[in-house]
Amino acid sequence: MSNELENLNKININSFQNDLISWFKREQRDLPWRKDQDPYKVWVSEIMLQQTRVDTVIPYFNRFIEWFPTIDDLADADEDKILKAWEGLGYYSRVRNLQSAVREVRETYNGVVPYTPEEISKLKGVGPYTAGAILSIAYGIPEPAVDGNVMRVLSRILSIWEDIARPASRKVFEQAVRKLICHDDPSAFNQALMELGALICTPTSPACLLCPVREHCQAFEEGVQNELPVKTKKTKTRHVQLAAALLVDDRGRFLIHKRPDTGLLANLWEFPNVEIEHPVEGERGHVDELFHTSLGLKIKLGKIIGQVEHVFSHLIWNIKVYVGKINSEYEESCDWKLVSIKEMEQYAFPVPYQKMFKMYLNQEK
DNA sequence: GAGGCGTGGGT
DNA sequence: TACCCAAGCCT
Repeated sequence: MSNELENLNKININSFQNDLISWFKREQRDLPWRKDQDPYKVWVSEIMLQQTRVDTVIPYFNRFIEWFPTIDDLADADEDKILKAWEGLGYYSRVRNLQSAVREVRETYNGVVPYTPEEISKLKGVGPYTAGAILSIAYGIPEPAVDGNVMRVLSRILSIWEDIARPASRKVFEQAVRKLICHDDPSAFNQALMELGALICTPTSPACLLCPVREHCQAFEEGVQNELPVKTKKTKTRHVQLAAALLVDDRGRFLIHKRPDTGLLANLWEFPNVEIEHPVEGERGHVDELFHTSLGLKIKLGKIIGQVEHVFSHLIWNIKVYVGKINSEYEESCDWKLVSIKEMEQYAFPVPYQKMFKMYLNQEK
């Protein structure tokens, strides 16, 4: 590991810290989670920002803090409501883990977000990055907060040719941060590295001529800034064929179903659907049969009104959208409900089912 | 360590 | 179009 960091010796650490932090204080974006250092709000923002763009997060963050201003408010909230607050953000286990963790903070830490690496890392959904981010930003503790930005920025500055796709590589960059971090302002230092990665030291075509730490950058000096970071890994996406139905009763209510509490889109709501294991041309009676055997729904499906394609990070759904009628006497349960369009607003639906419903509303016209 | 887990934007 | 990417974590 020390070998990867040989270029650390070439950096004037004080000068680097000063150039980086003064740029950050001058140029940092005005973001809602930067208005104060409330550990709870910092925490919420860091969870939302995992694998998610700043512009996407901003409105979600504001509404989330409005709905759940404190740890107590979030701890006491209904799960359907926290999922509704997260609807459209993706990676829904984040918010369920967050609620579980704030309950833990209330019970075990008297409502105070823990401020040691050991304790904070025990919280559900708080991994090495988030732990360092909260500790440094909310508490001013000099811990590394190594995310994708930091690995990219430091791989260039220190000319580190480690493959950042390997989980083990993160430790190399944590060691680098431990050497470089400014103990007078760990919060500004960590945020500055990420801000630099977001605004200047971007994945493609970095704006080196605008970079406040260009003179410290090994990759720029060697002209290899476009070759770094090294990142392998390819995407493999599986295709899944689904048939889903908008089943409406004579009072205009739709049948919806709650997904299982683990796995993909856990505990979100959906329209009744089945996976078509072996797609067969023109076999729509087969779909009726699957609705019966898999879902216990004895109904005759109507026409197909269209198809919805949705691309996840690891798989692709293609949904054939059916319409149909259902008896008003249908017996509801905790997982199956008949709801009006207005009532539907209380339930969190993943984007593919939102697309599906919009398609239905459009063809009604 | 590898793969599951969302979504929208950029090129 | 078909990738790649964005303030990761869990199993």
